[in-house]
Amino acid sequence: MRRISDRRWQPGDLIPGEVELAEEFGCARATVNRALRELADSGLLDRKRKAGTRVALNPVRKATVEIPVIRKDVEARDKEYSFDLLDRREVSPSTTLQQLYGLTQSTPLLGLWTLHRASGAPFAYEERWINLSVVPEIVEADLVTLSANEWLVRNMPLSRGEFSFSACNASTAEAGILDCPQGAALFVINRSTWVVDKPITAVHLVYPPGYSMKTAL
Amino acid sequence: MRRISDRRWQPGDLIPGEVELAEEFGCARATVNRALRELADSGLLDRKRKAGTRVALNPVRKATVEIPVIRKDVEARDKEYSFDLLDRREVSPSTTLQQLYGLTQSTPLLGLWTLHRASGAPFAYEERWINLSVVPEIVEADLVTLSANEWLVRNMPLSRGEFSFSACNASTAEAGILDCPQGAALFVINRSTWVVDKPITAVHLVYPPGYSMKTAL
DNA sequence: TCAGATATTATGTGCAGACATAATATGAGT
DNA sequence: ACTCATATTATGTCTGCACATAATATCTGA
Repeated sequence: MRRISDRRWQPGDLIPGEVELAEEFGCARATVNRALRELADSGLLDRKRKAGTRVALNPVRKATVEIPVIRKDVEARDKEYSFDLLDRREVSPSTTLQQLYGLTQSTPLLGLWTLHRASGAPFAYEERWINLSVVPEIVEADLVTLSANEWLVRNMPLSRGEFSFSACNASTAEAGILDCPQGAALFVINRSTWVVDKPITAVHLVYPPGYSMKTAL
Repeated sequence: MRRISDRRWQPGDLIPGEVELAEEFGCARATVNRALRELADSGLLDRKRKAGTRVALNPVRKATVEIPVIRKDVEARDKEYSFDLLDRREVSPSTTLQQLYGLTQSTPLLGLWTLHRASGAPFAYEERWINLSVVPEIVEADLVTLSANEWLVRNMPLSRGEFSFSACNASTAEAGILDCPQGAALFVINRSTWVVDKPITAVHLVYPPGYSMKTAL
């Protein structure tokens, strides 16, 4: 790492092989291997069998973002977490949802509209749809004391997910809920999770002006 | 991983020790160790010496976001990348920049205002400040053929960086440049990079409406 | 009963050696 | 000069063993 950062090994350079480095540093090849593997995982090196290991040409491109579990996010800011379940009803998927997740009009969904608060102040507004044909049990759950997110984490097998981050202008409704001017730029996170290939839940999270998601590398 | 995802090992459970798993799977402890270490790195397990390994209670979703190297980002969308250097001049740091990076009013900065295009259409608008007291050579560089970002990657040692993602309303100027309505919600990436503890460059990237940054798992 | 010293134990990290695999380099044959 | 098979080689992965370290459990003595 030091040799990359002080440019003794420049981007694109072929670095010595594992055996050679092991000799130089007086350690086993397994140790060199682990070091190089970790650097490659973090995006600093490119490795190919037989071809050798090269310093990555465009190094800084993978940053790990911690996807906020909202309660933790709020507590990390030393605020008290609470949430209001604004609405909850069974719905049919909108055409948008049908297309995105390959649902039919008859798939029963549980829609939840939640306002998350940090010490009382609006922190994020969440619209969520849960696929009742896969998780029928959740209609029995008391989602007022335990958030839907935590219920799913505790009761559903681990699932693959997709996230997207974007921006949108506050609708009149969102402005009212988040206590901000209509049209204000809101930070948006969309999340979808599947179990195997069955869609479980889609979440649309909207943060009031001023929110920013930070990460370091 | 399968045992976690099908809930045979539930969140909070203490899983068998490495030796035990090694016996069960008929492999060496080092192999089990690597598997468990990788699962712990990805946030699925919590490990503590002597205490043992537990399934993580809140699977901290660590998504790796690929920080867009804009040219790659555009090319990945099958568009042709180009950029216009709208303005370039030496400036003094604004009070905001002074505070953020601990600069004095006399620190010379090179300011660059760039519009990145995808097949001609505005793709992102970039405001960048480069600390000339650290990188004086860059004033000599021809930043019209090679973007400042790529110049820095090629000529500066690897640096640590911070990113933040947020949203803002388009100013009149931004609206004109990005060809969108004034006040439209724009996706914003702020990036700062340091070498050791000297600030090198600060970048403010603004994407027109519709842009979203995606990531999986 | 309790504090402090000691033993135990699961993970953390390391070593040396082995075979697997993919990509390249080489050489034979046309 | 070109194609195809073969040899080489760097990384990928694994085994089996060893010691380090931190956290817990146990024991000892007042």
